[in-house]
Amino acid sequence: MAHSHDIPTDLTRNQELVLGTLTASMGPLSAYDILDKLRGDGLRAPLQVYRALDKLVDRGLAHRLESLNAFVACADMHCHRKGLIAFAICESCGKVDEFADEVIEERLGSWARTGGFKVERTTMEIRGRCADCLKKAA
Amino acid sequence: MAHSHDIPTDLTRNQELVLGTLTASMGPLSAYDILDKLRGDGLRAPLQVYRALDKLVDRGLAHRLESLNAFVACADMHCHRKGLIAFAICESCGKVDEFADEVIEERLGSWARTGGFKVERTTMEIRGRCADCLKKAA
DNA sequence: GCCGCAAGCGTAATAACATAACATATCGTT
DNA sequence: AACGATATGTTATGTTATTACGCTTGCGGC
Repeated sequence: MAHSHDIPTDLTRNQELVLGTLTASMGPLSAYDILDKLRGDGLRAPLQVYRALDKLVDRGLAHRLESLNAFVACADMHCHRKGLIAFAICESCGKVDEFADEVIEERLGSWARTGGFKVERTTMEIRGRCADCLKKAA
Repeated sequence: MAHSHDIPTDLTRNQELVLGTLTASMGPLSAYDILDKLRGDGLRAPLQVYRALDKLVDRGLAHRLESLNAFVACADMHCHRKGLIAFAICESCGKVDEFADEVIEERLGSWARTGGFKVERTTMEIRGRCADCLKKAA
């Protein structure tokens, strides 16, 4: 039976390498961070990473964090949703928390309907401090 | 009496130039776009623009659009709020609409409280097509 | 089989976005 | 006048992302 951490089997070699790197990482990685970690596997050029990332993001296996110019593996392997996902990014430890909220999504949809705006993609990123880091700082 | 289009008088020359450029522009501008428009006024280096932008963003007179690596003048000159602002960005014409939504803000706050996350800053950017462009395309 | 197409890959070069480091200048306060 | 804080100008550099080009691989139709 399939469970939430299955990795799709139809990824290309580069896509697999990139997704593996993201999954193994504690926090978000830039494309160049990923490249550096994969030099040993034969990757040499940024484009090899960017191309893999494009596909992974398309398929919902990874997300791009716009405010960081960085990427994370999708935390919820069975979700792969196209809907709105919000990210909470800790400025201390870099940890990223991911959540979906139907209320916000609906609210947004209603704003869009009112103005005749057709929503194609939404990014929502919250910067701050996670509970762990607040505790440590106290 | 003050009204919504007053420009603060305590801006430095560079800040004034940059804000003026943003205000005059139809859509978002990158720092380098701004620089190019201000060469005639004596600006020469990216840093001159970035420094001005930092201050303007701090004061709420301009906003940074993370998903575009670009900047816009604040649409609502008397708002200058620190709270959550959402941006709707038209992929066709580049127009940016700015709105604040308390429901979303509260919903987000409640999610954060639950997880013990301390929110410092939130960016929300909606990509899609504006009503005008949808009409033209039809 | 083999043709043709679509998707993927590799490489080099370059474009676009952003900051570090350092020196100088301007202004309000004591 | 001396000081600190803030702003400025300049050069160099660092970081992120794309363009352009050509080769390879997998796959369906003939």
